[in-house]
Amino acid sequence: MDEGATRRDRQRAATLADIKAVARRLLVSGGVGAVGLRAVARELGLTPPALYRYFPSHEALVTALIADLYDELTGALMELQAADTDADLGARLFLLTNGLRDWALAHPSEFALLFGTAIPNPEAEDHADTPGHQAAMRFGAVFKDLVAQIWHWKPFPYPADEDLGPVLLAQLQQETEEFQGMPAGAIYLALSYWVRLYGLICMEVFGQLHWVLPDAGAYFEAQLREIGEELGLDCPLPE
Amino acid sequence: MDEGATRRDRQRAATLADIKAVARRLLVSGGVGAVGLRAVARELGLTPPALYRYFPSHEALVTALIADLYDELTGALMELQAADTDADLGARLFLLTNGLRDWALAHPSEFALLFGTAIPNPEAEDHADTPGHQAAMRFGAVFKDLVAQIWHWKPFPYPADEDLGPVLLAQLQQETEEFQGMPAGAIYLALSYWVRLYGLICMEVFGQLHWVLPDAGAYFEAQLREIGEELGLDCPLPE
DNA sequence: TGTCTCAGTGAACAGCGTTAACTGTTAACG
DNA sequence: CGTTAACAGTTAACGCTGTTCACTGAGACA
Repeated sequence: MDEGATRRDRQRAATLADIKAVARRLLVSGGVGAVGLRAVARELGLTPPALYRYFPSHEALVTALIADLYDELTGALMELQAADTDADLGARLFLLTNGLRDWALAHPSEFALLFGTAIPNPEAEDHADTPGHQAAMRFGAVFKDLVAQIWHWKPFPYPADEDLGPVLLAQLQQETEEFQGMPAGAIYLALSYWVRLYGLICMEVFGQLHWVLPDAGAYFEAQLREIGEELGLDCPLPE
Repeated sequence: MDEGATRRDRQRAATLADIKAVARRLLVSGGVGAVGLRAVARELGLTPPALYRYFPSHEALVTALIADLYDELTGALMELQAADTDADLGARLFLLTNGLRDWALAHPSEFALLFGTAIPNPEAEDHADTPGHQAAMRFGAVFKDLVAQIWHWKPFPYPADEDLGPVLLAQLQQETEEFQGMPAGAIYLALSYWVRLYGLICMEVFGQLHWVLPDAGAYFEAQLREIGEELGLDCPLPE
């Protein structure tokens, strides 16, 4: 087993996994601020400079952690929708959105790292092919694919091109390929639903909602039902 | 002038204002991470321990900055809606929401500090009367009052109690006083509109939107128009 | 005038990310 | 097989951070 990999390669991979595991544990227990080179090294019984054989900087470690977390989240969602096969697409939408919320609530620190404050630097355009970005795209594709599947399965009513305005229309039409041929109005709706889900989950996880809604679960369910109705789905109530 | 205040009190107030001004400048130019005790002291020509006469800790400084920023944002919005008097309430809603978005885009670092990742500690219940929290409540009251005014001016259609489900209904009814007597269904709608605006602005400021919408302005306007229609407002298109 | 309060200083501590020079083990090549 | 090069890891150090303590000097008040 592990042919082609020398002994040292294997131990290197193991140490690398250990580092990321410890970083993950620190993230969970103390937030992003707790993930430090020295802290990781301390728990591994290593000296801080040793970690520079695995990551060129502290930021690189965190970035790798982000990429891993994106993949973990994506994997959890794919596993979820693979679990109950032959579910109709409406049920699958509920499954995935609820799954995302559950993951976010169960892993607030990780969610914060992935979806929280990340001010973009104006120059940008350079980090388009970083592994973290690619992992984020893979995550986004899960929902993008689902909504496209729903669309091709049972097209839902959508605003006409004239109602969108020329500027918005042009931008949305540029995404029609990414959304497997959906018209601009349908993409507009999909985007608005995603924004609602994102805002909802963010506010709940970050505690900006529970001063008005102590338990946001019921509210989330109601919003999901509303979205399902607008999409013309059967709204299968779990519970 | 400044009677009752001794010379020392006045200079203390001035220094305190200087500290916060420098902290603000550092925040703008370099994000939250750039706001450090030593950095502030350095730019003020002071030694780091001197700042401990004004703030008990670094965190206290940042907290005070947050409170100030909330008040500044609230003030900017109130000023905005005081500027064009006798505007009808529909126009005022557009004015305020656009004002919030403009402020967020013009001050991304400040917006991130106020509305970005702030994981709540589980025990909680203790920071309910911190100045930052109170300032946040004052900010929230701006929109809460506006939506209540709109409601009492021209009640909009809202979901019936039976459609909300018992759990959600109970939580919403507990807020009926905060919302000046609005029924649960109307509060539900107001909340959902707020979540949409919050999610939209967050995603735009944090750059999670411009990989699909390079210019989210048109999208924001469309969403606003949609909300206005659902509220039965005249949708006065600015521009 | 004398005392007391308090803004501010200098020195120091612990912790952080990071670099440089060095040591020993392991893989690779003639 | 023996030599050499690559590499994981260490020690020591630099500059940075928030924070504490003992101390100084000047304004406030009796």
